[in-house]
Amino acid sequence: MKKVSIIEDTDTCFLCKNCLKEWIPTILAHKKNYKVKKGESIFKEGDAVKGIFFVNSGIVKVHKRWGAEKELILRFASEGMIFGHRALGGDGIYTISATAVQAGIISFVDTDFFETTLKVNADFNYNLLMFLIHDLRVSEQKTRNVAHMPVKGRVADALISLKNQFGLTTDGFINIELSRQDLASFSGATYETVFRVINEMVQEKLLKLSGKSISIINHDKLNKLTEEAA
Amino acid sequence: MKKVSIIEDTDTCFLCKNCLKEWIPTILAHKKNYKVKKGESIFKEGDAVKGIFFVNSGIVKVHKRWGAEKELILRFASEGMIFGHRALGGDGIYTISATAVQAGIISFVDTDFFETTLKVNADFNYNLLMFLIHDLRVSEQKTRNVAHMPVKGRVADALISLKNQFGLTTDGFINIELSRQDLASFSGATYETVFRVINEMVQEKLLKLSGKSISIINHDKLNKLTEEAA
DNA sequence: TTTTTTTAACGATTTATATCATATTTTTCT
DNA sequence: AGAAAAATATGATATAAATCGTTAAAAAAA
Repeated sequence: MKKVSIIEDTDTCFLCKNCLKEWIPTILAHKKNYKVKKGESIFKEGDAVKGIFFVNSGIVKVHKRWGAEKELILRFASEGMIFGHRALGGDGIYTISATAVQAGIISFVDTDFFETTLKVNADFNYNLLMFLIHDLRVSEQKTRNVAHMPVKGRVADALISLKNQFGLTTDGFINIELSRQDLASFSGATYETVFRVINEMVQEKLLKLSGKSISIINHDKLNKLTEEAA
Repeated sequence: MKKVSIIEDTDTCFLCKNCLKEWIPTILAHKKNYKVKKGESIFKEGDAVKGIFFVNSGIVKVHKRWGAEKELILRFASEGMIFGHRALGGDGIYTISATAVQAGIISFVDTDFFETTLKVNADFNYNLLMFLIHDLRVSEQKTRNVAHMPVKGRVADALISLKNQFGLTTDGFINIELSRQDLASFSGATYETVFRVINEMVQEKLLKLSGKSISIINHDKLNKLTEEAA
């Protein structure tokens, strides 16, 4: 993780967007920017919490391990999104990891400065609150899905939410390059099972593949898979 | 759900505790109290959101359905805790249900008043933020557990967290009366599987039963079940 | 109290999904 | 460019946990 100087874009930065105009110079003075490579770790479960991160460009996965092998991707943070904030008010140890899945630039502010920002900017506090409530709803939905929805439904759900977050390329593919292993981890299943399920979906003409890229052909049927018990 | 008048205890109420002293009379003027019976529904997934609830006494389960039969209990709200707040800033429809598992009294304030309270009380806003971050950590932990931890570990985890939240009775049993079905829903598994797993644990002298009540005998071994892959 | 309903107990069977094994292709590194 | 490593593809097998089926016990309602 290499520190870099960039021309700040105060429109995409989560902090700048939500704070008082008068506070922005202070933010810029405190913010550090880092370049991350694909696959590079930003922090790991168990590391000491030093501050809060924001995605400037690229994509970061927020994930959690179980044992040595199994991991679950909780969410992807993309341009403008905050991450690492779940560590606030905790015991100062990350309970999750963050790793770049697409190279980019991330910003960092230390915990003290972040807490000051919260106190000085009531609106930011309120917006962050709403953001967290949304996160919480998504998280609880995911918990339920993993608990009761079959893998096929979870993969369908994962693909739909990836499409919603990252949009489509000009030729209609979901605009994120994700390894099958990451897609499996995001769906909360093993690589092999996800592989099989995706094959089924291609057979059933719900999806189209092109290398790693996936295109949703039959959105309705995919949606139905995420609804009630089959 | 019957409206009742109670003598307000401004120390247990989540709102009163975290707001400015000057704001308390306003809160008391807006707060409505309801008596709920065991098993009574407070709100259901799909209902319109009208406001935010607090537990005055009793225990409320926050749960989510999947299909007709399966449910997952996300958490239990006990004395002083807020619930229903995940609906803020959403589309005005509850994505979860809340049901009393132990009779008690719950308080309610409407959304408008709650949002005003947030704006008027910066500290409350900050405390709620910290509370939500904690909720989020717990929720993500649960998601990972349901995804990768075997049922036995999840039941162990459920029992430990129930013990932490509700404490012990004088004779050492976890101080909550929960149906086996609710324990199963909280663990994210079926009744039968949880039943078998609990039997195993009794055999292995990790637990002791007395009717519905459960006592943890070997806390260390139970804890180990929640750690790495067996 | 008696009846009805709900919750609990527990064995048998099935099924979804993980695990294992191995070949092949693609990416990354030197 | 060539070697090493990682990611992908796919079948066979194992197993955890769900589903089904039935009986028994406890609560709740009449």
